[in-house]
Amino acid sequence: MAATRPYANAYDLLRESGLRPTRQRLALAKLLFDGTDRHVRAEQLHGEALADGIRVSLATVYNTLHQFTEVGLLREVIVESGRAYFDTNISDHHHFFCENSGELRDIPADQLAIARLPDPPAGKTVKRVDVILHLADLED
Amino acid sequence: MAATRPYANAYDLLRESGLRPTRQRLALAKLLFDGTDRHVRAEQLHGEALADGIRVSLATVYNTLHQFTEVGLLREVIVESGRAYFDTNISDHHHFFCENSGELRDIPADQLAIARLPDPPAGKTVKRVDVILHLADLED
DNA sequence: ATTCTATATTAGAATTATTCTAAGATAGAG
DNA sequence: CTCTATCTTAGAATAATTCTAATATAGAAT
Ligand SMILES: [Mn+2]
Ligand SMILES: [Mn+2]
Ligand SMILES: [Zn+2]
Ligand SMILES: [Zn+2]
Repeated sequence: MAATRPYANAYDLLRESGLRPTRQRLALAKLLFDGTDRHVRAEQLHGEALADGIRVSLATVYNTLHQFTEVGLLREVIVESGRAYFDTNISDHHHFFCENSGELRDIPADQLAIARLPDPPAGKTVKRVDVILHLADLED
Repeated sequence: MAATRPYANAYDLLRESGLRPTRQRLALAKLLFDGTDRHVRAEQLHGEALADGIRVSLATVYNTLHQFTEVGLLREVIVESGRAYFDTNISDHHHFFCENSGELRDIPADQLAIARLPDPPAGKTVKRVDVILHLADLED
């Protein structure tokens, strides 16, 4: 189940998502969907792209991350004011957030359960349930 | 149990919290701790202060909100990138967040329970558990 | 293959929320 | 009343993100 033919996978992923497989989107998709679960920030992904010799603007990285999120390839995680993370793990799960390192770490769905979810106010639906466990260093 | 003598209460609150009861802090404390649970943004509180004829800078509002949070009089709630809310309800509870209106609404602790909280990574403690239910309009 | 047009990319400016700086004001201890 | 640590503030600075409007490209149609 290793990621064979990553180019073809990225291409298909985009086509199936209704997004034009442009050079930039293909390159970013290959970086993002390499088979591992990642929590990326825009600036960081941009850096990785440049390091790989891919010429892409930061604006396009932002555009692409949002488009991928809209079509359900990514999920946005909000942990801190002024910081957006994009998560390649779109399955139901939650997060530890370490405020010291800025690192996000998955909590598998089976390790945290919510009992008795309240009803939303009239005329609204619950679109997303975000659980963030904020971590701090354990110092006596 | 109505809020009698709001000035004295604000004064005592600050003294007990180890904060100098300055004119600005007293005024902001009176606006914040009026007995109702509030979810305020800095800019908004600044507007309210100015509307009340209280001369205070936005920088001081930010400083004060953070100081109040540090001493436990407030709690910061993060719901969206680049948006911090300060909550006067410091008891254990969670939130609905309506992405359309930007409104935060309390979910009392007894209406939502978390079962099986995972262990934090070694050397860390869970400092805070944030549960945000993101709401969207219910349109067929 | 060539043309055409909707869609995508981009540099750079703009925006927004927040924090920083460093100079002046004030609380309150002595 | 003095003095000093603490506080407030205007304005600049920062950081993340979005916007603008000019250029480029994908891919459908010829
Ligand atoms: Mn977004
Ligand atoms: Mn803060
Ligand atoms: Zn995740
Ligand atoms: Zn609340």
